[in-house]
Amino acid sequence: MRRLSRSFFTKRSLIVAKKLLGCFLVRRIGKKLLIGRIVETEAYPGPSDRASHAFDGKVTARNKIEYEKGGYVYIYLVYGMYWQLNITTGRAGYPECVLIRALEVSDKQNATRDKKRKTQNRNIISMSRVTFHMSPNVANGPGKLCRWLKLGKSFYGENMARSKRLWVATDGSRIPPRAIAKGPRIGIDYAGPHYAKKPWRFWIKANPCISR
DNA sequence: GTACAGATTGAG
DNA sequence: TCAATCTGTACT
Repeated sequence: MRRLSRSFFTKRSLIVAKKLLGCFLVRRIGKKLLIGRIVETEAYPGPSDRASHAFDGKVTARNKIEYEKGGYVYIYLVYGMYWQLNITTGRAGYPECVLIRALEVSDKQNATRDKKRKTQNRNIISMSRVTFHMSPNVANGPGKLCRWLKLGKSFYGENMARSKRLWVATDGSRIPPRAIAKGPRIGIDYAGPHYAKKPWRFWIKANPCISR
């Protein structure tokens, strides 16, 4: 496993969004590592995109990090309660980013949570086994993954190429293009039909951890 | 200062 | 299907 460096993120968001699939988002909290495999992303490729916070070159306190070069965290709150993790992409001065929408969390990660339940009540061991298989659903949505990774405003502008608490890693494997599905982005109807229909959401076909 | 809608989620 | 919940943003 090696950390993705700056150059990975300075490409266009439509490229990066696809290449991030199958990579691992790593969060360090003290000595503990939380790791999820990225299985769903969305690209927000620039100022002409009506769905982008930087549409028409708009600059605000919230979105200004989008104008940085690729590799920084753009995180913001939606609906008053959910954080959304984005990574800036492309060159400085041109606002693009990729939204991380879902992670596949390995069984080992869940095992810790399961153990706790077991010690609390031996009688739910069998039920616990079921949940173990049925609920790797801790990070299968953009709000849920931030909650699971304990990400919030303090990560705004975090440098993913250098940070000690959040980065992206690869094991060298690649998702073949035929295994990547694409479709319209979620929750952006306000952008009007032209942009709302753009197939700029990408996910790993048949993966069980895609957001709903 | 005030109004308003949102790159979601989980419960009913 | 709908309410929760609150900040950023636009406008008075």
